[in-house]
Amino acid sequence: MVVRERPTLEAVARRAGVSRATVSRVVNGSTTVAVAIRDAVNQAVEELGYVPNQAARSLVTQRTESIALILPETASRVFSDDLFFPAVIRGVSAELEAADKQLVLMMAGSAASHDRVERYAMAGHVDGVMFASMHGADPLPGSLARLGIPVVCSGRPMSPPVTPIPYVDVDHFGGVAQAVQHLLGTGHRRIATIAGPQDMVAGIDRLSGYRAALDAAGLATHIAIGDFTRESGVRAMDQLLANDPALDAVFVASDMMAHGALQALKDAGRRVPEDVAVIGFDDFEISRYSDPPLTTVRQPIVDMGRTMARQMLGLVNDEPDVPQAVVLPTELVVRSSA
Amino acid sequence: MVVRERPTLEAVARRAGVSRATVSRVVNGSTTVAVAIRDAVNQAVEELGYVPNQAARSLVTQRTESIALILPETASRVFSDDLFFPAVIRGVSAELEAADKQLVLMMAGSAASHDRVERYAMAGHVDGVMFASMHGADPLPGSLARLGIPVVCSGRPMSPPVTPIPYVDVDHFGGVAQAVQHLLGTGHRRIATIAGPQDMVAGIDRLSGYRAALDAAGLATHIAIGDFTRESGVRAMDQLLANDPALDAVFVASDMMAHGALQALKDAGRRVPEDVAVIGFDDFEISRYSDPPLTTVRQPIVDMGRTMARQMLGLVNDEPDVPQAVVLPTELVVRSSA
DNA sequence: ATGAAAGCGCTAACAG
DNA sequence: CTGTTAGCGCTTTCAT
Repeated sequence: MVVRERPTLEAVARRAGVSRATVSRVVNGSTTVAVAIRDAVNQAVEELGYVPNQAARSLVTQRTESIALILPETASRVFSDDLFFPAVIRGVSAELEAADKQLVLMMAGSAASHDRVERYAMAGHVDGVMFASMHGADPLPGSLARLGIPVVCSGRPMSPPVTPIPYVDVDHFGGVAQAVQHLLGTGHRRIATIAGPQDMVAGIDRLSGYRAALDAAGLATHIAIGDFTRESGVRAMDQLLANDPALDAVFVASDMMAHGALQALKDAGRRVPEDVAVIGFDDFEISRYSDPPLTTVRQPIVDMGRTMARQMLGLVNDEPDVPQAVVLPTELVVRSSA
Repeated sequence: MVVRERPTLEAVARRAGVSRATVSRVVNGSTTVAVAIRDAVNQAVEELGYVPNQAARSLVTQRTESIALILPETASRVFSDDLFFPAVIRGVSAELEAADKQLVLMMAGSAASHDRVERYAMAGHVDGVMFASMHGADPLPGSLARLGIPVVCSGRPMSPPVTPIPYVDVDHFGGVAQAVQHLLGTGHRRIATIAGPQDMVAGIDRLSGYRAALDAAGLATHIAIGDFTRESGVRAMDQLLANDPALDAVFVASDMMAHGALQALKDAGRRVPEDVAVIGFDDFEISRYSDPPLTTVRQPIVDMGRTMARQMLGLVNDEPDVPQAVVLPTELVVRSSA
C-alpha cells in the first residue's frame, strides 16, 4: 500500500506559486481572490489531491462541524427491535444532513462509555451535544453546558439543572388523558397501567397522568412498572392479572410493552378488547399489524429528533430566538384493541 | 451561561509550577515523572477541570482514536425495521467499545452525503474506515486505502480493487445450497427465488447460488428481484405467482423479503408450507414468531461486525497478522415454513 | 527527571 | 487583492 504523504496547504501554495494564505482563501471560498489565481490554486489542489487537515483547522477555528447525539443506553438496546431510537435518529439525521453537519452518534450505556463520551465532548470533538433517552438526573448535560458547549435534550431534564438547558418533549399528560377518557367512555372501570421506568421523565409523566385521570374519575389505580421493553410488558401484564383478575382495561406506557401485554393476555386466555382493552403509547408502524391492531397514543418521535436538531443548529449558529422548551402534541389513535 | 475559558496545558503547568512538557507527560501517563510532581500536576488538572484539546493533540499525533463505520444507505433505511444494520452496528460497537475507540457512524445514502463522508474521512477525522452494505463498485474504499487510511469492508468488494482491501463476508453459496437441498429433499420441484438487489454482493452471490443449485438438479429457475425490503418481497412474490401459479417453493434472499412473501402468499390464498414452502436468509429473532415460523439460513451478522472491527483494530495497531479475508459460515435453521 | 524549543497544518489579522 | 506573521494547544526530541 503506497502511503503518499498527505499534501499540505504549503505544498499547494508552492505548486500554485502563491502564499498559504491565498490557498486558504480559495479553499474556504473567499470571494476576494483574483480569478486567475483562484483557478491556478484549484488546479494545484486537484493535482495534489489536497484535503484540508481537520485537526489543524479545528485548532484555530474552534469548530468541528460535527454534532453529537448521546444516548445513555447500551448499543444492544439502541440497536434492538425497539423503534424509538431509530425514529429519533432519523429525525436528527435529516436536519443535520440538511445543514451539512456530521452526526456523531454515541452510546453511553455503561459507566466506562459514559466517561469516554464525556471526555470526547469536553475535548472539543464536537460543536454541540444532544441527549435523548436520559435516565435519572444525569449531571453530564449540565456539566457540558457550563463549559460553554451547546446542549439540547429530548425529554425535559429531570431535575431542573442549575444551568437551564433547552429541550423538546411531548405532551405526555394530554396523551394519557385522552387514552383514559377513551377507556372511561367505553365503559371500563377497572383500568390498570403498565408504567415505564421511573428514572425517566417519559415513564414518570405518563404514570402521573394515569394517576391524575383515575383520581379525577374516582377510580382505584392498578400499577405495574416496566422498562419499555417487550419482555417487561409481558411480566407486568402477568403481575397485573395476578393482582386483579377482573381488570377490564390497561393503559401501557409504550407500544413495545403493549405488544408484550397483548401476548401475555392471549397466553392468559383473555380476549382483546372484549375481556381487556389495551392502549399503548408511541404509534409505531408495526402496531397497526399487531393482533389485534393497537389503539395507541401517537407521539411524534421523528419530529422530536428534528426539533432537537433545529434547536441545536440555532445554538451553534448563535441565533437569538432558540426556544427554551418546545412541547409537541400527542393524539389518541383508535384501533381495535380498545 | 458562564462560558469559562477552557484551561490549557499552559494553565495547568503554571498552576503546578512545572513546564508544559511535564504536564503532558503526566496526562499521558508517562512513568518517568517524580511522584510528588505527578501528584501536584494531577491536582492542578483536577482543580482546573482540564481536558486535553483533541484537535491540538491530533495535529501532532496524527491520531484521533475514533473509527468510522460508513453505511452507503439513507438514515431512514438504516434506522428502519430492517434488523440487518442494527446487528452489524452492535457487533462493531462491542469491539470498539472494548478497545476504547469512538465509533463514528456515517450514513451516505445520497451523493451529497457520500461526498461529505469522503471529505470527512480524508480530512483525518478518523483513524480508519469500515464499510458495510456496499452498492456497486464504490470507489471510496479504494481511494481511502490509497491515501493510507486503514479500510475494511463487510461483504467482499464487488470489483477486486487495485488496492486490495481486507474484508469479512459470509458463505452465501453454502447457505443457499443447504436451503435448496432441503427443498429438494422435501419433494419440491418448482422452486423459485426472490433475489436481493443485483448491485450488492449479497444479492448477486445468493442468486448465483440458487442458479447453480437448480442447474445441478436439472430444474428450471424462476426469478424475481427485490431490494431486501419487506415491500419488495410482497411485490416479487406476487410477480412469481403470476408467472407460475404452480410453484411449490421459494427461496428468499432475506428474512425481510421473506416476511413480505409470507404475507403475499397468505393474501393469495396459498398455505405455507403445504402449498408453497418458504425459506429466508438472515435468521432474525422475529422470524421465529412469524406465521408460520420461518425456515431460514442463519448468517452471523453480529459476528461480521465484530470481525470487521477486529480487523480494523489490527490495522490501526500495525499488527502483522490481519487476515485479508474471512468468510463466516452459514447454516440452515429449519422451522415450519419449509 | 525536567525544561526549552521546535513544530504539527491551518486561519486570521494586519500590512502593503 | 495578496503576502507576512503570529499563533491555536499539544507532543516530542534534545539538552540539561
